[in-house]
Amino acid sequence: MIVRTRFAPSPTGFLHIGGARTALFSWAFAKRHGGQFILRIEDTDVARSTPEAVQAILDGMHWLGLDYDEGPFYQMQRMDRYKQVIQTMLDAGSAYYCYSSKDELDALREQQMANKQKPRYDGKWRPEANKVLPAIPRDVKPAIRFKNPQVGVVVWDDLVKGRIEIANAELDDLIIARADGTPTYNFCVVVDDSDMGITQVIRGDDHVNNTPRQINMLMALAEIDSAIKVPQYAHLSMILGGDGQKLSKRHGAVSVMQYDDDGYLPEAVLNYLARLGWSHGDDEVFSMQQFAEWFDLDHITPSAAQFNTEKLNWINAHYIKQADNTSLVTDIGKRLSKLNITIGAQGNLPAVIDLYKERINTLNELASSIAYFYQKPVFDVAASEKHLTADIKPVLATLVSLLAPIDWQAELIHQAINEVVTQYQLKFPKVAMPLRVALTGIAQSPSIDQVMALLGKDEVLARINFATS
RNA sequence: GUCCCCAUCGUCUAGAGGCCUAGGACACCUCCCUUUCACGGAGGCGACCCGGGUUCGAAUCCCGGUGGGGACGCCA
Repeated sequence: MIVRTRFAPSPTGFLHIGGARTALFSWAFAKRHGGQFILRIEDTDVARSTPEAVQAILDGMHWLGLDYDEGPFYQMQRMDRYKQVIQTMLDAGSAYYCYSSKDELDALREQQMANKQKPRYDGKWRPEANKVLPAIPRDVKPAIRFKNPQVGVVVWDDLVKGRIEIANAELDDLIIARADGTPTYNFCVVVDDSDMGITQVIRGDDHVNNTPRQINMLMALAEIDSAIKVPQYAHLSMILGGDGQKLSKRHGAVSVMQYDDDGYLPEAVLNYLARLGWSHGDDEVFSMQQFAEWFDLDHITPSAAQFNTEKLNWINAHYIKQADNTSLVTDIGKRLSKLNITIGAQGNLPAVIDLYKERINTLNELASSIAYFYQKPVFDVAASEKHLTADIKPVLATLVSLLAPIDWQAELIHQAINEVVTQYQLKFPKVAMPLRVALTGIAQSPSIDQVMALLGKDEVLARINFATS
């Protein structure tokens, strides 16, 4: 049987890190087994779904490079199909009309909570063999409920968590269609997963409690149509924030696109996410191609994982070091212009990037740390006071006179500095540090002669003169 | 409250009864490299939630605690 997995977000917000990992694992599972990965947008909550959120999800998937073989399908476009299935369930007696009003249900729930009971539908309108149903109220539009079995248990072998067993007595008759006729989540999922031939449902473990209901519906549907099968389920534990707290809109949850803004490479985010809750021995760094070859559900941790920015930074730094300069140039150019820095006609950006790419964790850090090449340095007060002292100024003035006539190459620049060092009988850093501050504004930079070579003679001399004046 | 899930260094994890004196990675610390800061290299610190049981032998299996999380909507 061909493997078919799906990612089924509801478009009520951006694609966050947890959703991205769920999508990644579903994607990888399909790839690993030569199957298909399907994107389905679960937009039946009309009040909360927005086209912007749909676009945000699509953008996030695209940025990460999670390509889907089918879709996006939209549940709102499948209404006719849902209604058709509901009718067959009504006809078969596995669903029924419920005339309990919302207020009535709310009161019931409140009372049950007050009595410290598990809130559930009381079965008032559930048809039974020898039961007389109440008179149908005229002013209430009925919802439709699924007639869930009341005895026995639902068991499935979760591909991540192992065998899970839930008693039907714990379940109640869930609403599958609202009073206005629109079908609800648990029902749509069942119809879609079945219609789309999903073989493995890989999703967040907040759905564990929905699974027995979905299996029951699937089994009821299978009685009507024997071709319908129950898929396998794999429930992924959640991702916690760096502080160990649950990620929520109020607390730390951000769009995956935020990582783009913050200067992370998609391959770094992907690689990081792949290792969050999944392992392949001691392997830490691997391509998505490698991941797709290795991925399995057996090595997923069932426990929740805490997000760790430091490790993301480390892996991002790794991918930046690996990145080829041509693609970095385009990216860094954009980030520089966001900082209002124009690089003009200077063709040295690839070389400048090369000088810095092993020193930073994010592309934003890269952009901001090379800013001084393209605009006047911003002087760090402490560094200036420490290094640009009065006694060093004549030394730098001598250096200027030595630099002025030479051919502008790192090697010759280095020679010139050495000459000054010898002439004044100083240690190399004694000259290099003030020079560094004069040119970059701060006390840390790559090899100073290389910085000077890339900065250009005119600029170097002007900056030294400015700093010593 | 009821049901469900989870539990190895600070963090991500390896671990399928002896390979475990518990391995790797991030972070942290020390040293080396060095022209400052990084990068890189070499070391170091650091964990099996608790209690029973099964077994010759338990991080691993079972039971019970404890702690954490999730679900209980005419949301998804």
